[in-house]
Amino acid sequence: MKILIIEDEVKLGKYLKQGLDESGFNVDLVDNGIDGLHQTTEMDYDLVLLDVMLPGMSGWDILKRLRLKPKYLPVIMLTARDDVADRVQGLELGADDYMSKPFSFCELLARIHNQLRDKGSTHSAILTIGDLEFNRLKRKVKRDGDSIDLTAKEFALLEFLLTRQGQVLSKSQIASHVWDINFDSDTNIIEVAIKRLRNKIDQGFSSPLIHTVRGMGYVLELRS
Amino acid sequence: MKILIIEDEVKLGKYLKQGLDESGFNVDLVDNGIDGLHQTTEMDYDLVLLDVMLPGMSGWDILKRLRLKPKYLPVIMLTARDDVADRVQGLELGADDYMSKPFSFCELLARIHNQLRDKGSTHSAILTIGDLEFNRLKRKVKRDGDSIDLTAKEFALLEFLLTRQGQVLSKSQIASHVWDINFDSDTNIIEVAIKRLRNKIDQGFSSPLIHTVRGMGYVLELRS
DNA sequence: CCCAATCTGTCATCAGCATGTCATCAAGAT
DNA sequence: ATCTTGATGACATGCTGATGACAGATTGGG
Repeated sequence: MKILIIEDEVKLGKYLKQGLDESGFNVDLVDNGIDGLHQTTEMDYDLVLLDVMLPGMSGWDILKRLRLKPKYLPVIMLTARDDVADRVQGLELGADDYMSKPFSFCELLARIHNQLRDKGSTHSAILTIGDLEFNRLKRKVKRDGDSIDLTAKEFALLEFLLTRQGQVLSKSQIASHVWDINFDSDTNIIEVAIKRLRNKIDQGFSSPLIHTVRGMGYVLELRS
Repeated sequence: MKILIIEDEVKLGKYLKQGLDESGFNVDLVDNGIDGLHQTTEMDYDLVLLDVMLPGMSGWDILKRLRLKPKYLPVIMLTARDDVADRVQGLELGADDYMSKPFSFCELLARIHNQLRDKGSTHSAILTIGDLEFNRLKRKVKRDGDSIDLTAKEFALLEFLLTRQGQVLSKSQIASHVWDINFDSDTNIIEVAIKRLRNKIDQGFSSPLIHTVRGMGYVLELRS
């Protein structure tokens, strides 16, 4: 679940990023509109948090540009004060929601979940495949009823595989969604991470869920 | 335990907020119906205190709107005089209880506890996990029969963990619920608070209840 | 109103683990 | 058979959380 934050106040930006990271999102932070727009063309985000007051290109300009693109991207605007005129303008330009600073993190989370809730089954709290159960809210994983402890990276990787089960995912796709890196063939971190995940979820089961597709990547699926 | 107060008399509102804060609730205060309704959609409250006489949108209108929502939220109405017609109308519209001004704070507390007591396990007066017993009304905690003294913050933290037992809670979530702060990575207050709570409830027991989930947060649960 | 005790948050330091690197091995593809 | 791609185990290290000491704030008693 990738989120882009476009916010020039460094401290607020970092705070938001950290909080959302901890809440299980994959967050990128940029401090100006140009980079922000650029990022949305480079990466596949699920949501944008957009500050209205930005140096250079204003939040409104960015929102307009975003709405010209073919893919619809939910946008939550952040504004310094609770100005009704701002709110109206934002909604007219196609913002999906609106937060007035200062706001509680809790409220922000609620609004983000609100936006993402309707995006289909892949956003529901519990994902399953076979006898594997993955609870996003509780951040817990069970296989065949036994609960399994995963680290943060393992959890993010499994979530990515699970929301795209049956699809073969290339290492580049995995790298960009789970690690936020341009996949670099010098590293074998993905193989290592897959191995560690397999040790925890496929170890000792006759029918593994993670399958290697040589030359292409990995798939999570049931095979009989 | 989050309460929303919708009250336009500033002095009364502040008084109520302070009193309930001191009684261990987490209280938000708004002075008009629009903001009030808005808040209920954004945050997850356990109860609403609603003034009947409000500028703009009346308390009745707000109550009607609240009752159209899927989630049931207990509402206690506050009214200026003890008017039987008012009371009947309130109960017909779905208010759960009713206070006539002036009222004693003590009575209000009793009615709030009354509402929260019956609302299912997370709202019952006594919460338990393993041999830990947590009494909301008496504000007492026991483990294995021995009573434990907790400070206000420790109590609030334990309550939050307990009402979400089994769920991994990020530091941002904990910060916004228990401290009402924008979680700032410069502080390690949460680690410190967890440590102090552990000293009191997990000290000397072979099976701890509070568990660290590295990179994600903390969980309260029984582990075999 | 003042003093003492306790609560609450800050800070510096420490320990342990998660994550990434690397070298080597195994297995498919051609 | 050889080359390429992925698997695997060992290792290094940086980061996260734990911890103890300290200080300001708050509370309660005299």
